[in-house]
Amino acid sequence: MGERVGARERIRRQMVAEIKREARRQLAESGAQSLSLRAVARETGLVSSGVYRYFASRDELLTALIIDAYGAVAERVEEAVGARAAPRERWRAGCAAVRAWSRANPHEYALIYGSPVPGYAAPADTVDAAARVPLALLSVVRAAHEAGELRPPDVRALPPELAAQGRAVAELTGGGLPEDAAVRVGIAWTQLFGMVGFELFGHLVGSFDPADALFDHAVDLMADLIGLP
Amino acid sequence: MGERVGARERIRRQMVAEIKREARRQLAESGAQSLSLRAVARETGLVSSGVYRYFASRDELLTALIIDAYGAVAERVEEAVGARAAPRERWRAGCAAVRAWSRANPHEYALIYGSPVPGYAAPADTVDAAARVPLALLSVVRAAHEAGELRPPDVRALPPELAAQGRAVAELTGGGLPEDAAVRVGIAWTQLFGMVGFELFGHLVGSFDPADALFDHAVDLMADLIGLP
DNA sequence: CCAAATCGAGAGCGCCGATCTTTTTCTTGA
DNA sequence: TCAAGAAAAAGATCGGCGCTCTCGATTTGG
Repeated sequence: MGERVGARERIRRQMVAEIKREARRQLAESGAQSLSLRAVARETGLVSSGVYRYFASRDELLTALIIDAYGAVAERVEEAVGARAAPRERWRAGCAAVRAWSRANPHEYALIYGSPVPGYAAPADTVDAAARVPLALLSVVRAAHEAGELRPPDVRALPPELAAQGRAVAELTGGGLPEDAAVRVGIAWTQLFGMVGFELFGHLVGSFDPADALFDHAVDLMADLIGLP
Repeated sequence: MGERVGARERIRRQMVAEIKREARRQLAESGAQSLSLRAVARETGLVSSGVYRYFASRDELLTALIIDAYGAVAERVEEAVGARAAPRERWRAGCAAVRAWSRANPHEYALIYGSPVPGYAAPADTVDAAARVPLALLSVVRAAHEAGELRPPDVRALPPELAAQGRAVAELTGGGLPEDAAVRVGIAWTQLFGMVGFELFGHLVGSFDPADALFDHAVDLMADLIGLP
């Protein structure tokens, strides 16, 4: 499918890209709160109503930025996790990638992991993009499991409902992962983002600030919890 | 210090309370985004500029709501944790109180644990209020430790920096708590809020939704991690 | 009792998101 | 080639927002 595009369509895509670029710039500078279509229009040489030819509303523009942000962090994590290395090293690299991207792009982090901005919409497009990070983490654990190297500590029995959810999550990775491991990855996943969010939003200021040491330690404890070698 | 207050001061405090009440109502209804001073003014029978006699800016009003929200969740957690019960039961109750309050007041949760709203200020007033929840959790672990019942699993050595931070945190509870335990509480704390935040903001929709089972399991795993009996 | 402080009210500023109409520009098929 | 039609740009306009300033009315405390 060569996707024939005329000159007009090409210009249109450029315009969309330029609007998003400028919006991303303003986002990085002062957050989603103060991102205004009018300012974007001014900066891109459009009249204020012109932006609406490309994005039906401010929320739609923000949604586009959200999807891009999910993609950006996922890309970093997938790259970090893809290295040929021991499972625990890959796990550490994935977690470190999350933190590094978040610290480098705090406003984009806030956009996707902070409070949902409008009444929150979460269109289906964002779901797939959002799933890539946890899937990358799961893939590390799955590889360790397939190599027969997964050694979870004393296992707690799962209630049936949680076991079912764990099984469903495990199947997202292609199957083969024990339910319990999937559940523990879920817990480590929430721990990771809870910690990164707390760091970014200043909740660690009186206690674990700077958070470098806490982060590394937590990542290792979670790897222990999962049973990564 | 009897705090003599004249009639005028009394009326003023009533006015402040009424403004906050209406603001809280709007917050609960549609989030911090769409909380407007003008709407609050309309609803309280004031002219729009009148609110500024009581709050210098929208941010100042939001800050007042933030402090109140921290206080509200802390109250619930302290009450839950204060029960005369086994350490693990107290731990569970504290965590459950966090989740229950958060689900009952999602917009207030977003206000204090979501993306910082303005450029974020975090005035000193909020810090003390924010510390009460982690302190309540720490107190449970400290009680278990003092009863000689804390049995942490295989301990990982702490790097010096993290040990120092853990010691400082432990001292906030009055001392006596091992550094390692304080650090683990910190990790469990971030896990707890990461999980609750993910649940509220829809990040668990495709996987661990509903989150009840995951929550209970995670709370117990974190209690294990800390070594609570 | 009166000066000072406080208050409610109102007008106004500049910004915002969004909609509508009009004009210009570009594309394309007869 | 050129006119019809689609797309883009421009401009005016609407209601709402945060915030500031001024001006009488009211209350307070010395």
